[in-house]
Amino acid sequence: MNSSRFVVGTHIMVALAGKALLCGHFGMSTVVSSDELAFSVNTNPVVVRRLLSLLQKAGLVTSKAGRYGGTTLAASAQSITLRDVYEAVEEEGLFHAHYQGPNMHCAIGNSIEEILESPLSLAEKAMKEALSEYTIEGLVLEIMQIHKIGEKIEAGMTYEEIKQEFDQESTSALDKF
Amino acid sequence: MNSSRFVVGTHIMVALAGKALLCGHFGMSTVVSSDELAFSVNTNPVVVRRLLSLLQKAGLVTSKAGRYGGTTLAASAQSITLRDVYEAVEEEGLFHAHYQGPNMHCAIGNSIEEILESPLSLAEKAMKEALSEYTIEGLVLEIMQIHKIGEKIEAGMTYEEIKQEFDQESTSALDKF
DNA sequence: CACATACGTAACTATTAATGTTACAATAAC
DNA sequence: GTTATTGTAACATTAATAGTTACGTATGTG
Repeated sequence: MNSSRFVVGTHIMVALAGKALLCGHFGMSTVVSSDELAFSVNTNPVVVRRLLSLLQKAGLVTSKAGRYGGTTLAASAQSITLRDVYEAVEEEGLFHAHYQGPNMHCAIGNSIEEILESPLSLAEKAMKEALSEYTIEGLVLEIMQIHKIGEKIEAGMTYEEIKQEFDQESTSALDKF
Repeated sequence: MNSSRFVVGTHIMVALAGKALLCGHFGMSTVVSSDELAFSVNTNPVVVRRLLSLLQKAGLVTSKAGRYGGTTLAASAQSITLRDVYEAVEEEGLFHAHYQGPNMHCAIGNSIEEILESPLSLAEKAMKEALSEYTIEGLVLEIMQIHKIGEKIEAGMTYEEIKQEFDQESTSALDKF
């Protein structure tokens, strides 16, 4: 796995879930545009849309074109695990075989793929099972704790006030959460 | 992981262990050259030597330059697991973070790496633990069973006779096991 | 010692994958 | 009809992998 798609895809999912939780609480729109996501991820909106396309094919998000369009989660953050995100955005097959294939006229070469099948698939399965222990909701709650967002809501702060605290160091006018 | 280094590295280790087991039984040299390994793997000897260099740094094999030089296992095949091979030849860090880094002026961006550290390291650990269940010896025994090499030894066949059975379809004069 | 064989590694090429970017058609709200 | 947004094609850039050639170094054999 040489890509950052899984980490970026997870970032996107957490951002969508965070927006849903916070803006949902204030009765505001929970739709997020690829521009906003690209700002948070620090990349190009097209890169985000490509990932959203994969996440959409996996049924994890719903996107809508046109004015006031954007993306929302297609299921509850509680029901989506890191395994779902991984499988949505990463290629099949964690381990790659020989580029040119082994020499089949060799006792080792003609059996190596057969005997490695089980170890490699079990190792990949173990990794995915570890990822399935983490939900998007769990990650969002961690972030809310780090930034004490629950306390701010309890204290009666408005959405704008909460958001402003993250805008202070930034010069951009884009929405950050 | 976009490389085939782990699969090829394992192929090499199994070939070395197979040579040690079979030639050891007949009192013959158990040293294997990078040319022989490259033949089995179906690649260039330099590619093999680069992998052997990594395996050597990890203490898994011993190489010797000069005439009648080559490589042998540095430990018993029973004591070497696929995890050892994986760690010897693959890069650190199964999961890659954002290329340009997330936007730190964002509530999600500035925490995403922190909250992903635990899930990602646990997933990688789970994968490695699955690999550690398999020894090089176990894989060699599987191959010997597939080719009924134990039975051939029991039946009194010589090394040359056993080897010849794998040479039949091949046109090369190189040693294949 | 001279020779033959093999490792170790640098240097270069070719191929592939990932990311970033520009551009634009299609879509949808207002 | 205007504006904002997705979806995707096309292309450029960068990095990693694998393959190859070349050559210095090491070492057993005669």
